[in-house]
Amino acid sequence: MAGILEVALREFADKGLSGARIDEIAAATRTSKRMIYYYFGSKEGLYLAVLEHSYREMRRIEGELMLDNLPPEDALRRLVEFTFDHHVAHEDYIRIVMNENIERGKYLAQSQIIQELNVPAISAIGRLYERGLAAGVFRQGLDPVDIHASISALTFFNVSNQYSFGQIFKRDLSASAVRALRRANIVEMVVRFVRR
Amino acid sequence: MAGILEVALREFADKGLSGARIDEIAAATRTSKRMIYYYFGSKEGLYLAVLEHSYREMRRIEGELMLDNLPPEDALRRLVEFTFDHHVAHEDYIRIVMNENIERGKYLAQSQIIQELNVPAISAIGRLYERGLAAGVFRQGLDPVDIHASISALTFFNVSNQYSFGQIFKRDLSASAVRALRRANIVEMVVRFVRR
DNA sequence: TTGAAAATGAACGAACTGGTACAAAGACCT
DNA sequence: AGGTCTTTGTACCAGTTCGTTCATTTTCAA
Repeated sequence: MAGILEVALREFADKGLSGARIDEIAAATRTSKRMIYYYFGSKEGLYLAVLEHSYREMRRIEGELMLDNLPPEDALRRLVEFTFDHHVAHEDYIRIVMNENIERGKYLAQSQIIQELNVPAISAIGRLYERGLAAGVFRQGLDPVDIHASISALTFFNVSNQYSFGQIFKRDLSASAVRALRRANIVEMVVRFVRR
Repeated sequence: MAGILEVALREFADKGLSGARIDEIAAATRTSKRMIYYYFGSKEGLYLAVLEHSYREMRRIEGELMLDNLPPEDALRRLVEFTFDHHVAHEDYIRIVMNENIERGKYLAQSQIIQELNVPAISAIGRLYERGLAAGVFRQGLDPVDIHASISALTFFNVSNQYSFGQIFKRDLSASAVRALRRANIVEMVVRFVRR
């Protein structure tokens, strides 16, 4: 049954909710279509389960990051780098979130589980920001959620829009040299925004 | 026939390529499904036409921005604000691009027309950046395409991920106060990145 | 006027797709 | 052993959806 979720994640991430095919998922699993309906009830039920699983996994990994014994600016750099690498490494998650936004958050709204999940990144930013203020290295009046929005935007887009961007600017965003440069610039951008 | 394109844009932006229904588009047009196939050949043909039309329109509007007689930093601010407002006002375009990235740029790759379109934003950034360097207000070694990537990422995400972000952080990104703050912060972020 | 090419309407079909009916086999408790 | 609940396999169905067939009308140049 865990196998079904993995296969379904790949299929939904690959083709989106409406593009995904239950028969395809069933064929790629060791079990049958009958089982998918037995466990998840419907295509939408399966999609929701995949969405919840993805979010929970993402939050779990976020929570593992230890920043509290690093100087504030180093901690921020580390957080951005980590988020960047993490998004690059989990394209399936990015694509599920993209799809969910195509659906205008319809399934996210249905999921109590996801709504109740706390976001470790926000408290991490909150703590390191306070430390940075106390040390006099960060400027005042910034909002952790807003900082998080900027970090997410820059790192998410780097993966989500890699195909259109690559196509238009003839630049392969998955090439390691290009990626390293982009990563350094994103880190620099966030740090400069927060610094006094 | 221009009417078909507009209706199709709405439908594809709303539901994505696989979620869109030719019959729905036909029903919303003054003409018939027969006509869609007569003009565009297939669902994919129509989608490609919509994609090309969207990109061309986007580039045309970009080109109208006049920045050359503003001081460099003001010009940059203006460009970011313009891009932000523009993305907010054209959610359909954002959604078509999202969808095209779900498709991994498959149709973009097929379109010679889009590939040959030049991107006015890049040359605009190039010019204002050179002026900023000459005036000594911008730092050296930056790449216009990279600056554009950051501006796009921040402003695109603000629209594309508004539903998931809003859902998770209980924040309505379309509320005007929230939006104004976000806009100001994005401008500040880009300016601080470029400034000496 | 005429004739060819462009544009249009209505109905239909074949393939696909989410979901189910029916039956049977395991698992587990007493 | 008997009975009940969970799990599973096969075949099938009804609705949908892209695309087409066939016939007709309109346009427009010569």
